[in-house]
Amino acid sequence: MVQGPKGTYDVLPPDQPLREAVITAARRIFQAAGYGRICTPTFEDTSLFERGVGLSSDIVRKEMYTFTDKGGRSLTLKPEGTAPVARAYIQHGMHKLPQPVKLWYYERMFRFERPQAGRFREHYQLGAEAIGSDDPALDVELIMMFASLYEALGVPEVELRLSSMGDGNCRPAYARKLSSFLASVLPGLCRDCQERVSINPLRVFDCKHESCLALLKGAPLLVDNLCHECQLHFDSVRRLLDLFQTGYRIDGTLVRGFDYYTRTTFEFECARLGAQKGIGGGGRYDGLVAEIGGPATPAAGFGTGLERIVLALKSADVAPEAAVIDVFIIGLGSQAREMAVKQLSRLRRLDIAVDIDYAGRKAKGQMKQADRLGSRFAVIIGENEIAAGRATVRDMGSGKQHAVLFAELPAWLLERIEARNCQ
RNA sequence: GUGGACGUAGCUCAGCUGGUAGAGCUCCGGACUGUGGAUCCGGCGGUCGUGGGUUCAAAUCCCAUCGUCCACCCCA
Repeated sequence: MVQGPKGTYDVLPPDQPLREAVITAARRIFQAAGYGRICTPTFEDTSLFERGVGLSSDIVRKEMYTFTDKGGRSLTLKPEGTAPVARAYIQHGMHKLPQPVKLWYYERMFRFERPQAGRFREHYQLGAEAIGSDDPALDVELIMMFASLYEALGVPEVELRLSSMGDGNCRPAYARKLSSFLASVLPGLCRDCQERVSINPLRVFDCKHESCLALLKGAPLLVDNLCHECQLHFDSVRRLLDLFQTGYRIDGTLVRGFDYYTRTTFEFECARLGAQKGIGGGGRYDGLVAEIGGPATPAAGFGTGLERIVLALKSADVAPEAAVIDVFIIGLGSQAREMAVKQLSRLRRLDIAVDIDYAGRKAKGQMKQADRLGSRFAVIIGENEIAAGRATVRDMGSGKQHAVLFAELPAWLLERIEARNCQ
């Protein structure tokens, strides 16, 4: 049979409550911080990512879902969320709005990678971007927003790593310093690292080989080689972060994957997650807007993976209650069934969650279905009820039954359902 | 792209060194002719991922392919 494409997955009804809890909490936190939601297209002009994310990044080099449409355009399913938001900012003249412009999103991302735990070819990211300010307090606002999201949800064992990538002023000088150091130890590095040296030297810090780690102990770090302005900015971020009770670790070996990052970078990890333990990351990207054709505009942002949050929550047994139904209507006999269907629609109009049997079950089977669905009441309508003009309403919790006039049924149920909802 | 493990009923799995498939759960029904959550009984349900090969005979052995999982690269 035909299966879903490799690296994709279906979200079935039982999976929804947890995901919705994450999305709802994120929406609440973003809105409370003054971020407005933005949706950008599923695909963008390929050049947006080539220029924005950078040709040297793995994403652009080998992970993009790129295709040519019937008009001959090269388009790409978006592999990340920041470049599209920056594009929209420019396209809609948002630089004329009061700055910074604060936006959040919840979107699907696509990357052609080998799937593994916490990694998919299509995944969902929640993200926020604040464009138009270089205030270090903005970096901290973003960090704290996500820290409080993880905390509100109960994500276990979250750790924050913080670093600075410097800017166009200090990074080139540092790159030269690092390169000459790496040249001096080159023969001792693993093959992967030797390759990194030529493509993206900073990446050597990601290596897990003991021998490389030992050699790199003596390597110069970017955080120790910031220019005056970047140092002041970084110090300010740290001071502000210290105002909150959030722990963090300065990690000069933290390197983020996109070329557009400048100054502050950070990453949240969850120790429960195995190899793909990064649950979210972000930072400042003061050069991106200009890079893709807008005015010089400082900005900072963050993205976090829905699947990884969900995995972390599951590891901590966080499980919101499944959706239940208020009322299940049991119709017995063809004549009574017409009345049952009529009551069904009356109750639904009042926003009562109500369902009925469509599988031809016997009375016992329908009762069982009412129980399975978690309904609070079963409304039984048979020949006896039609004759008496009253439905038999069974409280599924206590097992007590009441005879209720059909005319009074909606009000009778509504009163009791609302009373319980308020508890 | 590289390396390793694994694909048997909707789900979780059993099936020894080849002799043409089982259990538990779920679902439907009965015991209880119109009443759930307990028990017992019965029933539905399988191209043994797919395609080749070896063999008298393949779920079982071999190859390929697809997929899943784990790790690397890298990333959410």
